[in-house]
Amino acid sequence: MEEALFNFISNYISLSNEEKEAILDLDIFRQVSKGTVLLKEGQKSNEGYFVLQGCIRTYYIIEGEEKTTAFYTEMEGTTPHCVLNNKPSEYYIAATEDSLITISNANMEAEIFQKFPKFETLCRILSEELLAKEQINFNDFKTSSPEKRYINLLEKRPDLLQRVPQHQLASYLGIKPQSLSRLRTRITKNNKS
Amino acid sequence: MEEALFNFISNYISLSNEEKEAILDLDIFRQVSKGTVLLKEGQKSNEGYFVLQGCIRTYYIIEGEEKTTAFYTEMEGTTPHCVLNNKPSEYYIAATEDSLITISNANMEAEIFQKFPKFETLCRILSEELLAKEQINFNDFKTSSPEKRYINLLEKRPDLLQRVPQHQLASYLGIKPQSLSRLRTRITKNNKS
DNA sequence: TTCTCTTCTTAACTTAGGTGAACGCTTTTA
DNA sequence: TAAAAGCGTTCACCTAAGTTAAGAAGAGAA
Repeated sequence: MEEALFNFISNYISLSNEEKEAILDLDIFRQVSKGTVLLKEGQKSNEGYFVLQGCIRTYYIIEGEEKTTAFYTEMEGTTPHCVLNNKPSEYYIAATEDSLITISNANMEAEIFQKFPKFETLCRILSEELLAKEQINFNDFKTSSPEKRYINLLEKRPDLLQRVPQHQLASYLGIKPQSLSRLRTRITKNNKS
Repeated sequence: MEEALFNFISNYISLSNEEKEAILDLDIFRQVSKGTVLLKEGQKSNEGYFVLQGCIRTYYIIEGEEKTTAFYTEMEGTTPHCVLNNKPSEYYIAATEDSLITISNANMEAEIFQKFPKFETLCRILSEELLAKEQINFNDFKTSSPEKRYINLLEKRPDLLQRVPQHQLASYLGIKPQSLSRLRTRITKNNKS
């Protein structure tokens, strides 16, 4: 399974065996089961998460309602905001499936950047790339109606529709579960007629 | 004016005079006047923009309509998506005010990272920070109604309401200009009664 | 099994944003 | 200077999402 990570990294930089060892030595691989909460609102943390297998999500609880804002699946990951600003987290992170993830932390990063500057290059590229993706996602969201967003999702991440509960998907699309349900019947009816 | 940039950078790393010189030698400072289009849809580019004074925005033209998705003001900046994926740009970037900005390019970056690895650290930190901010913005947007978004904007970036045309603000909030206008009168009426 | 909790769906009603059109006002352009 | 274009606002009507409530299906626990 660690191979998946090295494969992913090899898209960006090449790793010597020594460097691979250094990563394995960090002991960052964790198996988490469905429903496990990795980060809670109000909690401070300096951990970053990267999904090798499975799915995790971030969500807020606003006026008693869960609002899912992101899903991370294979070869995706996130460093929570609270790690960067060192304030209590405003949101939760939990596994929506049994998952294999890496959990890294800020100190460990500093150390390895020193030993292998190459890793800093990797992290810079990854976060620039992520930033660009995030901006495109945001742009798409802003410039689309809920219905278009759903259709977009059908095209771009069809797996999510299968592996994730509808009510989580709904808030991810910025609407209520009832509206998502209605929207889906509206679309299938129109396609038939 | 260059001082503003060095001040900003000093929040993250300290620069020697030699390093400051290296930046100045890059000759990246540009004065652009209101309306100047920096990047067009369909165009390839490897330039990044950073605002020292003024305001630039990114916008799409979708079915003949401008959709503004971001504003960048003092000490904010962006590397367009097309620079990172090396494909034609999907959106425009233009100055909404007479502005003083830096225009850097990818080659120049590679060169300076080599000479001064410190700059790569700076760029990694900046883009991680930006990514986190972008995610928070996205989360706020997803979990709010247009009205709440407007009220949020009133609190967080009141300057924008003053310096930017209403119709650009409207699409930035994900609604039509007419709706923004209605929404504003609704809010002020409710506050009075 | 039975009970409970969660998830998803449907329905009726309300509300807010979209649409198309019109009107002043300002800015640009001819 | 006159005409045109752009911008912000208002209105009436339409449409889709929010709200509240109810019920069916499935999962998990006692």
